Amino acid sequence: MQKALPDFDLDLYLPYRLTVLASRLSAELATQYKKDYGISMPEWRVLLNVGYSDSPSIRDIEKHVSLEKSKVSRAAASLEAKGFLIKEMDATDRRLLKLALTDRGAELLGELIPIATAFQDRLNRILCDQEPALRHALDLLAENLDDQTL
Amino acid sequence: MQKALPDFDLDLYLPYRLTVLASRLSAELATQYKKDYGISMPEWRVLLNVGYSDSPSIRDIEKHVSLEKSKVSRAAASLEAKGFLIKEMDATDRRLLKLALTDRGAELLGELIPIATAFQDRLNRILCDQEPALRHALDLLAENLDDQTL
DNA sequence: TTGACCTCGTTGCAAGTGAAACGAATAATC
DNA sequence: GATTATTCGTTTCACTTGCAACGAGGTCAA
Repeated sequence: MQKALPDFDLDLYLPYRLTVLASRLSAELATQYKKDYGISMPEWRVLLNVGYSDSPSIRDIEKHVSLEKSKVSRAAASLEAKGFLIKEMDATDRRLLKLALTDRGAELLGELIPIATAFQDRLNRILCDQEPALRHALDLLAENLDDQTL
Repeated sequence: MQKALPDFDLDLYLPYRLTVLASRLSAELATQYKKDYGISMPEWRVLLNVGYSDSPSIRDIEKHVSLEKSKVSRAAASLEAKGFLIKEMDATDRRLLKLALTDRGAELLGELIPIATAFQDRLNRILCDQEPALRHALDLLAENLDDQTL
C-alpha cells in the first residue's frame, strides 16, 4: 500500500501561476516587437533605461531593469550594431561606459512605448478596478521576499 | 530639438513586474530542488502531474502544466533515466504514452511537495490577507487575455 | 609605488530553450 | 482499402541563457 501523497494544487501555487502568466504577457509584446522592429526583450529594457536615464553604464542598467550584466552587454552591443545607441567611455572612470540613444534610437523608442502603454491599458481594462490591489500584492512580495523572518 | 519621449514607468508595467517577480520566486525553489534533489522545474511539474493524474500522456501533461511538449518529453526522459517514472505504451492508441511514477518517484514527490507547500505558506504570510485579491487578479488576466474585445 | 584587492564590461562555454521536421500511428475522406 | 490528413512523442538545429573567467582600470594601505 502506497503512502498517500499530500494534497497539492498547482493552480494555487504562486510561483507557477506567476511564471505562466508572465510568459504569456511577455510573449504578447515580444512577438510584436521582434516581428515589427527586430527588438528582443532585453534590448527593449535597455532602450527604455538608456532613454530615461542620464548616460547610464552597463551596471546601472543591470540594477535598474533587473537584467544580468551579460544580457545588458549583449543587448547594448546589438543595439549599437543596429545604430540605436552609442557607447562612450566615461572620462573620469575608464572602466565605465556611458550609453546614449542615437536619434534613430530615440525615434524607435518613441514608437515602442505607445505599444506598451496600449497593452498596459488593455490589461487595466481586464483588471477593472483590481489593478491597484494586484500592484499592492506584487509590491508586498517584492519587498518582503528577502525578509527571513517571514 | 528632440521630440520628448512619452512618459513610461517600468514599475507600473505589468509584464515586467510579473516577469521579474516570477523569476525570483521560481529561482528560490529551483535552486533548492536542483541542489538537494537534482530536479529541474520542468521535471518538478512533470512529477506533479504524473503523481496526480491517471497515467497521463506527454500531451496531457503539456496541457495541464503549461509546458511545451519538447520540454515534457525531455523531462520525462530524464526522470525515467533516474528511475522516478516509467513510460508505458497505450495499448488502445499506440502513439500515446502512459506515464506513471515508480515507488522512488512517489517517494521523491512526497518530499518535494512539503517544501513547495511551506514556500507557499511563507508567501501567504507575506501577503497577509491580500492573497485572495492577488489570485483573483491573476485569474482575471488568465481568463480574459485572449478576449479580443477587451 | 608596489602589491593585494575590487569593479567594470566582455566573452567562452556548457546547458537549456523553442520551433520545425521527423517517423510512426491513427483518423478521415473518397 | 487506398490516399490524405492529423496527432503523438522525439529529435535536430539555431539561438539564448547564466555562470565563471578574463583583461583592464581603479582603490587602498603599507
